[in-house]
Amino acid sequence: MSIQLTTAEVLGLWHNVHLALVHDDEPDLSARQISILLTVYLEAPPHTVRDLAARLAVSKPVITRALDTMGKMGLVSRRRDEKDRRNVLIQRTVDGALFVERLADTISVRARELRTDP
Amino acid sequence: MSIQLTTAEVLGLWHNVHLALVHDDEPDLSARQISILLTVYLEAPPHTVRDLAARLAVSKPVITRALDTMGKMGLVSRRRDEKDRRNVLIQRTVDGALFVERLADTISVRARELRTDP
DNA sequence: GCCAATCGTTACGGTACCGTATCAGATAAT
DNA sequence: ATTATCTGATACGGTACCGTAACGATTGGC
Repeated sequence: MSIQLTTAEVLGLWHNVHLALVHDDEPDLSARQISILLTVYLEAPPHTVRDLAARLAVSKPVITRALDTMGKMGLVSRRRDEKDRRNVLIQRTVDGALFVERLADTISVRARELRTDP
Repeated sequence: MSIQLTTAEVLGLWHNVHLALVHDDEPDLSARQISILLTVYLEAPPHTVRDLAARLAVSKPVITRALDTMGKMGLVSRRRDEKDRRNVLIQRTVDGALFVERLADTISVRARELRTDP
């Protein structure tokens, strides 16, 4: 079974959620940062810079910079791979998990409001 | 009736759509830019800089800059209000409408794929 | 007419991101 | 052991955005 939504519904959802994200005091992550964050939190580890760059089809410096920023925010952390010390393993954090949870809440709330509060 | 989605579903949707947006060659709009664009295209005109700033709870220069960028991209246009020449009316464009349409398509496709292609 | 209020824009210094090229470190190949 | 390959990080010049403050233009109040 799949999720069927009309054009008006998906755009309304996108609109409402983005308004909510801009409205609150959380930092606005870019589309690339969101993609990286959710890849790390939703897909199975291990996650390396190289893998993430391939997954998003962007260059490695893009990943490094995004990890720098999100690392400062406490949303992810990095650790050297002891088996192959060239690799860096990207790991989840408690704060990152809470951030993703809040994002899910925001989306869910706006999805519920779609038809009841047009 | 409202739209009920599980946490896994909303996060999967957000993840997949953002991956698709990063993947294609379209420019990545910020959350603020998306909010402005969809407000202009989904809500009833007229739209002024002041109104958009209030709607997003941001300062007016934020709106001016976003309109500069999206104007260069051809997604919106500006026109002086002849009734009150202090106002600027933000208007839709053909390219902007197509952009919004493609965005809706992308979201719809990923929503349909949610359970069939996990 | 004149002054205050409102509109959108611009100026300023600072930060973050971009793409490309290059880098040092670790591993693999010979 | 030496070279080649792979990793992630860094350097570089350029662009865009940030928040705050000031600005010219236009309108309304008196």
